[in-house]
Amino acid sequence: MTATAKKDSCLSCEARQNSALCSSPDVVRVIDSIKVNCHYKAGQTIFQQGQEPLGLFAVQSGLVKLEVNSHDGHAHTLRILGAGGVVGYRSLFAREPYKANAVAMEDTNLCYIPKTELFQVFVEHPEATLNFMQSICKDLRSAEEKWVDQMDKEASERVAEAILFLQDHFQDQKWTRKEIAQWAGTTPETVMRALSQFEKDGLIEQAGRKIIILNRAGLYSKAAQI
Amino acid sequence: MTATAKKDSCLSCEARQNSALCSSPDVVRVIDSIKVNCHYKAGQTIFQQGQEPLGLFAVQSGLVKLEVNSHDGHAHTLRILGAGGVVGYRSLFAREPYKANAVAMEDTNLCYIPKTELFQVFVEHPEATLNFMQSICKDLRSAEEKWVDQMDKEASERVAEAILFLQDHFQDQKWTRKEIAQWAGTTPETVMRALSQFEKDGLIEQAGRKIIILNRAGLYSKAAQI
DNA sequence: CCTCAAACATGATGCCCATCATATTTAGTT
DNA sequence: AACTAAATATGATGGGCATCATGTTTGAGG
Repeated sequence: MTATAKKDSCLSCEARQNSALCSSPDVVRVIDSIKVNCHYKAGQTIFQQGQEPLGLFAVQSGLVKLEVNSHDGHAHTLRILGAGGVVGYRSLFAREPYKANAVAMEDTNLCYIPKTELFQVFVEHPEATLNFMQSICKDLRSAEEKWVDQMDKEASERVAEAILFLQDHFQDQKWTRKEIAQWAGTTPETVMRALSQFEKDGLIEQAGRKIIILNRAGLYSKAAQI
Repeated sequence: MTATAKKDSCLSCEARQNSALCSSPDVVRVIDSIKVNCHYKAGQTIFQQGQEPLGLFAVQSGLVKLEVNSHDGHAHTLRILGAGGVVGYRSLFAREPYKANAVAMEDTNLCYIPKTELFQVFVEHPEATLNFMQSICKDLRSAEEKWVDQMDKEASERVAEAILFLQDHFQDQKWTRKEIAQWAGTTPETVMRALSQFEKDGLIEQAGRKIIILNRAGLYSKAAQI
């Protein structure tokens, strides 16, 4: 972690719009006074499974993934967070050690918020707590949906769903086959074959590592269960 | 739903010990004054996908499952709640329609807590909110772990994990092969074959529909990834 | 600019497990 | 007690997809 020289202000932070943490101007002002800016280079680890959470991280800019490593060396991507996303909250609020690793996927600026001060904010601003709870509950839905999809949908359907999701949430971002596979719950080879087929069907176009969606509705019908 | 004649008191409710909702005596007293007792017979539906949540349900006694139905008629069990469990909170706090069905698996007594009054409790008792958030975050972990297990573990491993989980949380409960399958993310036939093998290996014993675990460590080693 | 690891791309192989089928037993209902 | 739908139990079959293998291309760093 590298502390930045200048302390960026939350008041002029664009990520604030998309953050479940910054519900009211009041709360933003308090968080601004307790947060610490820090920077991670692409590939750097923010925290690792087993460590004790001491606070949480809000993404100011960049991209962070939460992933778990299975015994046989495979990695699975639980969540991906862009600007406004919050990383490390689950273990902190569950009051247990981290269960996943957080990795910066590109150069990333985070705001670290120590837990004691954070809990104080939540105690003093109940509406901020309920607002954040909404976000957690949506994450829970996503996780449960992912589990169901893993059973009900074919691998190619999950790939279609994945590229739609990644496009919606992180426009113009480039993804490797491996990254898509770890998100969709399959292998890079299967992602390959699915993408080739989608291109053959005129649903997408691949410009280098960038995927352009040509026929959104068509792709969606591939992703959706009948 | 059937309202019971007598209004059971939270103060003498044994389920309270296991409930993330009843954190302090103060909170229990307030909830006691706003809750409504209701009864569901085995098999009855408590709420259905698409409906708007108007409150949440705390399990006083009995058993409730949350399940989603996939297009091809298959059902998947997301969560199972016994005494002290809370049903319907995810959609309520996410402020969206229910995404799953809640079904009473046996005769069940629930306490219904209307949302307006509930939010009031949370606003006035921040520590109760944070306590409940801990529970939600653990549910999130369970869901994400289930997704990972679905990929990394073989079906028989998930069955071993399932019967250990169900035993730990709902002792002396009987489960059909189908119920276990819907929890473990597989089919009744696969559960069958796994149980037969476990019995052959001396890990379990089946008395009718009751599964007795003979060798807990052995079963655990079947469930765990190396 | 050159180098080399990583990513892309496609084919071949095998196996786990869902699906279907069928016979038997259980348990809930009239 | 009779009846019937559901649950148990086991075998046979096939397909989806992970795995392995191999060649090509890309792009980041010295």
